[in-house]
Amino acid sequence: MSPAPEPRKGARTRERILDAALGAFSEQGFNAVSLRDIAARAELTHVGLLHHFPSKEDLLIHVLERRDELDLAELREQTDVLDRSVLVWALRIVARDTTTPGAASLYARLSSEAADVDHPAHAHFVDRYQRLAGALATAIGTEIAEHGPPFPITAEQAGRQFLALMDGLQLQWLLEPDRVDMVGSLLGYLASLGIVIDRETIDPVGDPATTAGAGGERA
Amino acid sequence: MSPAPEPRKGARTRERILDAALGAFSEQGFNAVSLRDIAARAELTHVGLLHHFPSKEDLLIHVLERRDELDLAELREQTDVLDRSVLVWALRIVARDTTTPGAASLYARLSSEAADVDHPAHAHFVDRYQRLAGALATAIGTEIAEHGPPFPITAEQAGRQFLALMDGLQLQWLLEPDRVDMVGSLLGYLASLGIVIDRETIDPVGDPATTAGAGGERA
DNA sequence: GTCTATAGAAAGATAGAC
DNA sequence: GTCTATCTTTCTATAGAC
Repeated sequence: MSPAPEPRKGARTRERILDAALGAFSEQGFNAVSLRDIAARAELTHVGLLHHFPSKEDLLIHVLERRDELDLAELREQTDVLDRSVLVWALRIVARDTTTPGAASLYARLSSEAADVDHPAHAHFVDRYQRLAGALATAIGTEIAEHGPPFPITAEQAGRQFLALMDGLQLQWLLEPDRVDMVGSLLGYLASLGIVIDRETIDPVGDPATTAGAGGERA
Repeated sequence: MSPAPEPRKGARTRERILDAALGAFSEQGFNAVSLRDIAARAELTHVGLLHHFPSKEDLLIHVLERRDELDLAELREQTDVLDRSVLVWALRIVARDTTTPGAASLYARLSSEAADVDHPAHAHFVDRYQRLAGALATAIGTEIAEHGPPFPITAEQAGRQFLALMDGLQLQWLLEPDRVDMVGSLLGYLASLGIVIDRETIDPVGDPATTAGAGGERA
């Protein structure tokens, strides 16, 4: 008879719990954090927490959804031309994470944990990677259409980048094995530096399993 | 009086345990795996396992050391010219992991878990990243010295690469915050595609904390 | 070197009072 | 909506027999 239109106390408690869970998962990972840890941060008992989120998995899903909603809200506030703004937005997310280490490690940890198909956040991360990769490809494609690439880069920078590509591609490949050709992509990156290595040197058999999928047709 | 020169039975059991632990950690991560799981794979009880490795942490350290030893042994078997062989070797490791999903996820999972300074494998991963990044930079530098870069790349490939760089650089930055400039490196990558974005667009304040370190002097 | 038995701590979740 | 109390399971690790 009285569902008040004002934000109730319960909603604020939910927010407090989500903040606490975001911080705890970020610092220690999903498995290592207990409901009691999170509840203590939010200043209630773990039973009180379970009243709002009936299970630990349910809490995780809501933390991830909230985080993506906040990031997407930032994207929509951008007033630049659409395509390039996706790139600017992604870079700003990275820059922001630099100042908040806890939030930054959430995806680094959870996205690797979620490679397991039985992990409660597996579907979330698969979907997220697909949408992000698509948006970035569209934006970069638009840019490339206008001018060709000349560029300077240091060996230090290239080394770090190559290593990051190895780790990042591995994560993508674990989530979507058929859509990522790690070797092909790394060879393409080296080719962009003028370093040409024949694929047969790496993959002597020409294994069809490692040759399939987008993101790695040899250049 | 009789320390036999022949490999004893205990040594073979140790190997069986290390194999089992590698597989289990790879598939489920360090925290999610119990000593009983590993012991069951190695066909003994968890108490028998603790006779060989006095704690779970001790077991993890030995698993990582063994894995790196095997990879380095492969490197030493390569007969190519030294510098380029580092690149070929790294690519072959990636290619091999493609055929053995379990082994591939070990580092994806553990390297993100190990970002925590209190994690038993933290020092191991910090050291590993430093050595790898150095070797790769040397090899790429040698290549670059010979010819300049022209290259083709698809937008799909570039999108996946950019995303992998985001994830991979984040991991490096979590391990060595002072040595990785994520935004700078990503801007450098985009510049290599002919996409020039001013750093001030991303990082309006010119924050010295996000500008420091190698791997990201702006191109 | 491997076992059974068990200690001791902590986890996720439920029952029911207020 | 939040609590205390408790159940059930699972964990790492130890004690001591063989």
